[in-house]
Amino acid sequence: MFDEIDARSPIPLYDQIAARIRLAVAAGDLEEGQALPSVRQLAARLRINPATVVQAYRALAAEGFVEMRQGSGTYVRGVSADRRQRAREDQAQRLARGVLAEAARLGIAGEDVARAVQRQLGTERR
Amino acid sequence: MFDEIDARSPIPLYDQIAARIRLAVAAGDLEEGQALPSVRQLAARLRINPATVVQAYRALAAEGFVEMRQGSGTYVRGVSADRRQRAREDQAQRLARGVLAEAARLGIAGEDVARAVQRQLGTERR
DNA sequence: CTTACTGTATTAGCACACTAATACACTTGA
DNA sequence: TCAAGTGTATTAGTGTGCTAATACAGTAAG
Repeated sequence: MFDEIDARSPIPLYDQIAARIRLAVAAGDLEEGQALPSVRQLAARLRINPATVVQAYRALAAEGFVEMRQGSGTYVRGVSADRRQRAREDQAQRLARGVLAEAARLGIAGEDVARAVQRQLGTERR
Repeated sequence: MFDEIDARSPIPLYDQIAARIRLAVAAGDLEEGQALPSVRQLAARLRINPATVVQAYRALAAEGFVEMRQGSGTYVRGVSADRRQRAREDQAQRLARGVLAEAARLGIAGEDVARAVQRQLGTERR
């Protein structure tokens, strides 16, 4: 699950780790109550510093995906399906707001962006 | 036109400057062949370093918005309407690709993003 | 209780992007 | 020709985010 973590990527390590786990939780590969590897275990496995793993776990905890219990471990947090959907929509809204702001900065109409997104979705399925 | 440039903004100065000019060109406020302020003039007016203005102009030149002529000045470049539209669509595609990649990292479906963009566009017109 | 594991907190090193400083080369017009 | 304006190039300073190092504090099981 963590095989594709790459220290030379421009994407921060903690971000890559968090992304992996987010996807695993979203896909149901990690179930409620299940323990994640300890920060030291995962750090050793990836040959990186424990603090970096902590940063990833902390981000996930802030998003409500996991719960960190001092002295015990980090566990997948159960959330109802509709609440999870709600969170996804909020995130999507934030992303949309960001990309539209960026487009405005570049002098590009929101409609052009919307069209481009639709087009990307279309070509992706081929 | 450059009144809203803010050194304390998280957005880089050169980026803010370039954005202003891009919008002015796109809106037709700056016409073909028209000279922009010299790098020193604009730098003095904004109380920043000339090299920062250069960075903004260079970005615009790379995008084909302006042309820099050593010893002479920086001039708005004329581009045909359809070529400009083409450039806008390319930019939009790049933005779409980026936001969808980000969404994937977060475990969010592209459809959710598309819906969020549509919704933003709707609420913006009220 | 003690041991061996958990997460927590603080500090430091490092890289990279942004901005500034300074010297250079070209153009224009008197 | 030359003076005063233009953009060009290289180098240096600065701030911020990422990663690492190290010491601290809680939990759980023998």
